[in-house]
Amino acid sequence: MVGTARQSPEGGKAQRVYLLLLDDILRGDHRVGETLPAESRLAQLHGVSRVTIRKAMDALESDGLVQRRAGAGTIVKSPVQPQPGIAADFGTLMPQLVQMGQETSARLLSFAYVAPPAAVARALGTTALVQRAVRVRSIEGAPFSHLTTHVPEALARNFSEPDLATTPLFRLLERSGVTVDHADQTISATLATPDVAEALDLASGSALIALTRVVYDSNGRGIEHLSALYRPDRFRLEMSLNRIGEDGARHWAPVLGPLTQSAAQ
Amino acid sequence: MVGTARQSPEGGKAQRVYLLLLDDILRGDHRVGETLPAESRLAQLHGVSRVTIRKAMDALESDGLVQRRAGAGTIVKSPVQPQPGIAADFGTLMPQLVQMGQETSARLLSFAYVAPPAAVARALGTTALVQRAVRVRSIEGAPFSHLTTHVPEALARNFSEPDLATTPLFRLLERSGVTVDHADQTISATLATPDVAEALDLASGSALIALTRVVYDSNGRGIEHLSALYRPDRFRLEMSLNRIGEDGARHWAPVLGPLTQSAAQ
DNA sequence: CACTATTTGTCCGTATGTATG
DNA sequence: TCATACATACGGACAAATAGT
Repeated sequence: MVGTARQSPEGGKAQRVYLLLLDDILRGDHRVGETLPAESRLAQLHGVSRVTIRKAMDALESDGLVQRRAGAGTIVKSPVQPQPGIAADFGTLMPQLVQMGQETSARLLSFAYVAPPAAVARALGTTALVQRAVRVRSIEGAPFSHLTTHVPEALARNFSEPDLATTPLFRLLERSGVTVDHADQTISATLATPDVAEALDLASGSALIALTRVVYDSNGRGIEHLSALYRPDRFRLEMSLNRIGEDGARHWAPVLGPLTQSAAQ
Repeated sequence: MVGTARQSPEGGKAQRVYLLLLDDILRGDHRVGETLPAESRLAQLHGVSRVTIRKAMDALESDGLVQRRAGAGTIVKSPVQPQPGIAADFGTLMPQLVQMGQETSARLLSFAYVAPPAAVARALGTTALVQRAVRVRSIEGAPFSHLTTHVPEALARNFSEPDLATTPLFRLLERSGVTVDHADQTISATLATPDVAEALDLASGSALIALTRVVYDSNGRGIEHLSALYRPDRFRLEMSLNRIGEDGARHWAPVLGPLTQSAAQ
């Protein structure tokens, strides 16, 4: 199968090149049957020797993504993404699953009360203990998101480990008497550390979509800090924009989808 | 200076670890003065030898990001981002600069008519020649975005290279008689290939925010394909959400900023 | 003031990966 | 494709510095 269990090189330069080429191909930058640049060309582009390019190519070929023929060159075999997996409707500005005949499942990786990392402490405005829960969300057995939530201990004491498995965090917070008011989100990109790489079944050093959300109550106090990491090949953030106004200035309006349903995370 | 010209290890595992640790620190996961895990601990976490961790640490130390003392451990020196550089207001659903006392400048890297890559051909619905322009956008000399635009040749023939330097692409398109109607955006993450890495002044293999936008005219024909790559440490996509509705269902409304101003790209 | 545990600093021989021709 | 020379990574051991007991 293509979408899972790739056999990337061990570590070193070969893997770095492999990941870059893999990223290019999966993104669909090359047309089907298109010949990639020659190995010597790739070698100078990436600043490595041909042997290193060759190792990366070996992995790509055994992945079934490219096909090499002496004299002809290397052609892309499976350029287009088979299934984008999950497309998140971003019209709602919340990662929200659309077209979900398939169900997602969550697995709890860890659950503990810890001292908050710097970023969390800054966001929640406290250096006191926080409850940290780490989950991995999968669709049809394929993991696509790695979620780390931090909640102040004072709030989190009202619910425990089994609650998290069954009830959305929002419900639990409201049950604690908190009034969810607003949230700030930041979207970024990051590299997969070994632990999340293992959880998401990919190579350490792969690119991940990073979404950070801080939820505040009506008093402006931070009540939840979410750090979500998504596999780009299995999860996308999409949105549509309509143009409004006729003059030279750019006026865009988001196309808002239905603002309900269960957030996918 | 911290924000630029880091001296990362050559290739290999050491650089991979270096990038991962750098990513962690710049993201602010560690508090100031906090001691990092011991080298031996990091070694087993990353699945490498201690010597490799040590090389990565050497680079981080000469970057001034950490400080090592024998016996004591390694502490984070400059954990917080000095200047988040550019914060893009995402309430408008378009990367749009807010609070821009500073000016950005663009540099044209390449300009040519080429056969469209697979993804572009699919989006624009044509395999005919397209005009490709590659720009790098900087703020105060620090590059933060790498932009590649593709426009069908039929439309692009009405303007040329110098036009692109002065006039926004939207104006040029409308001058060509095109009616800009709507757009689709996708946000993802990708790895920096050597060419964009050099243009953005970072190490090959770094994580980048990838934003793809396809603009359509009123006939539903694709008229522009934008592939934007952003340095996460100098560009962020932010948004605010307000909660509406009181019941258990999650209802969120984006806080829409003023939908004008010049798009930053 | 020792004593201990831990962590960085330094060295080694060996194995593997990479560059070059 | 191969063989050789070089660079890097590995695992271990030991010393020096630090912090706490």
